[in-house]
Order: sequence, then C-alpha cells, then structure tokens
Amino acid sequence: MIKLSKLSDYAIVVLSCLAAERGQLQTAVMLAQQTGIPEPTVAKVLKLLSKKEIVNSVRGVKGGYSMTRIPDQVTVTELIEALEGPISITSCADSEIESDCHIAQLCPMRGNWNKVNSAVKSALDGMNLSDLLLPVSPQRKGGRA
Amino acid sequence: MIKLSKLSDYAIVVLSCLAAERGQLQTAVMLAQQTGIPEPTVAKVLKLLSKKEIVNSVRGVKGGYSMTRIPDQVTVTELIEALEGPISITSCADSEIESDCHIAQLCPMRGNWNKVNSAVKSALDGMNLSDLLLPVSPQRKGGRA
DNA sequence: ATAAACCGGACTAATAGTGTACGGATTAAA
DNA sequence: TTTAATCCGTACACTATTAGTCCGGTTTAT
Repeated sequence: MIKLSKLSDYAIVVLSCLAAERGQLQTAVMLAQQTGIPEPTVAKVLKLLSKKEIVNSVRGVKGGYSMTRIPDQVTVTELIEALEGPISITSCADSEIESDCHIAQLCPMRGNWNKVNSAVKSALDGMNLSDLLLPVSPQRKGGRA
Repeated sequence: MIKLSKLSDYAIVVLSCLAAERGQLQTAVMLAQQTGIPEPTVAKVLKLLSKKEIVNSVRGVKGGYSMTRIPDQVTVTELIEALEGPISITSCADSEIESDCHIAQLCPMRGNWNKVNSAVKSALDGMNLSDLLLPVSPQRKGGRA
C-alpha cells in the first residue's frame, strides 16, 4: 500500500499547533489537549521530531517544545524520515541487509528499486511542511475553532 | 518506512523471466523453479498481475502466463497498484474512509497528504518496468547464470 | 475421461505497528 | 535543598497487516 504510519499524520497535527505559536514553548500535555491525540502518543511524536531537530525541547519545570525552523524550512522527506525511518521502498533497496535475500541467485533487479526510491525521495524533497498545513485560521490554545 | 511488501519485489523477478521469453507461455511452476520463489507465492503474484492485465493467463493443459505488453508499456504505478492496492500515503489520504478520524475536530491537514500522494504517484508514473529490469544477460529456462 | 494448469477464496503463523506505562534525569521555584 | 514539572528512554501488551500456504473448483488438450 505504500503507506506510512499514523505517527506522521499526528506529527503534522502537532506541528501545526507548534507552528501557530512560533517561539513559544508548549508542553506535551498542552499539545495533547489541543489536538485530541493521547498524551503518550504526542510525547512519542515530539521525541522523534526532536531527535531530528525539527523541534527543540527544553527540560525542567518551565520546559516544553518549540519549532526550530519555519515550516518552509522543513522538507517532507525530513519529516517522514524522522517518524518512519529512512525512506526505502523495499527491504532490499536499502543497502544495509543484502544477505538474507535467498532468491539472490536470480534476482535481476538487485538495487533497481533504488531508482524508484530516489524518484520518490526527490518528489518528497520538493515539498515542505507548509505545503501540508492548510491555510486554516490560526488556532489558539484552549480556544475553539 | 514507506515501504511496499515483498510481493512487488517478487513480481519484478517473475516479470523479468516472463519478459525474457516474450510471447511464450510459462507456467507458474516453471517460473517458481527459475526464480527460487516458492510456487504458491509465484501463483499469487501472477494472479494479481493478471487481474490488472499486466500478464495474460491461459488455462488448461497447455496453459501458462505471458506478458500482455512490452516492459516499456508498464508503469511502476500500475505495477505497484496491482500488488499493493491503490497508492495512498496515509489512510486518511484516500478519500474512502473519512469517518473514523477521531481527531478530525482539529485535524488541520485533512486531505493535504494528497499533495504528497500525487507527487509520489507522478514520480512513479514516470517510470516503467524496463527501468527496473537490469541490463542482465537473458536467462534461459533451466539454465544457470 | 483424464490430467495439466489456472481461479478464487480462506486460513495460519509471523511480523510490524499502535498505544501505553514506568523509572530516570533535568531544572525552575519555593 | 527540596519539590514538582517536564522531558528522556526503554520496554511491554494489543492489534492489524503481511507472508505464505492450501484446498476445492474450472478450463482445456490429449
């Protein structure tokens, strides 16, 4: 199905909240309330995003998260790789594990999915987070749409 | 991970055998032997491919499979959709099920993955089966590389 | 009639993904 | 210095998807 997990979906929602209040720190709990996504899940998403430095985390009592960049500066590739791991169409395609391919003796395309892979990747590189955020009225914390 | 299942992988392998003997009918058993992929799985792949008319099936004693077109005429999109179903990046993205999105009240990107989706899809539309087949020496049935 | 070959669906086991919980580390403030 | 808020990391149970197989049915050349 070529689909990615829900985490990426959640990430967009969470990031849109963060983007609406750029510069402000927001806690995982706040973001969970705003989005309706369960807190532990929000925390998970944020963790992944901070690992790739898409969001910045501040620990301690007045801590929270904020975006490190404006949405234009975040490519969809980055986003997806943060949440789903490296973009690879097949398990063979990524050149990590080549050993357990028991049909290798005849496999005539070994590595050819890579072409597809790069095609997809460059399509994704051409898009950024702001392409994904709807031109929606900015939501404020605690407010209702 | 954005990855597709092994079936697509197998499909390429099987199709390359078929492509090497264009016009000739080959049975599922023969293809299984050539590729090293287990017979029932080959049958499954072939079934999927014939449903989308990428291969042609002939029933009965002297039956078998052959390609309906030359590899250039088979887009990667077609191929993937035959084996994995419609290309959709997220479950929301495809406009079938919009109801079970419990975070819909705030979901600000509803439908925006579609942009990503089309980007991927058009990247895939631009490639065809012959891009995936290595310029490998034509393999003959029963022969060894 | 028989046997070769595909058709369609259903079934089981394995794998991956989803969501949650828990103990630990860090830091502002009392 | 103690406390509480907050992020960090790992591990775990539950669920859904995928992989691979099997079986009974249909078609057709001999």
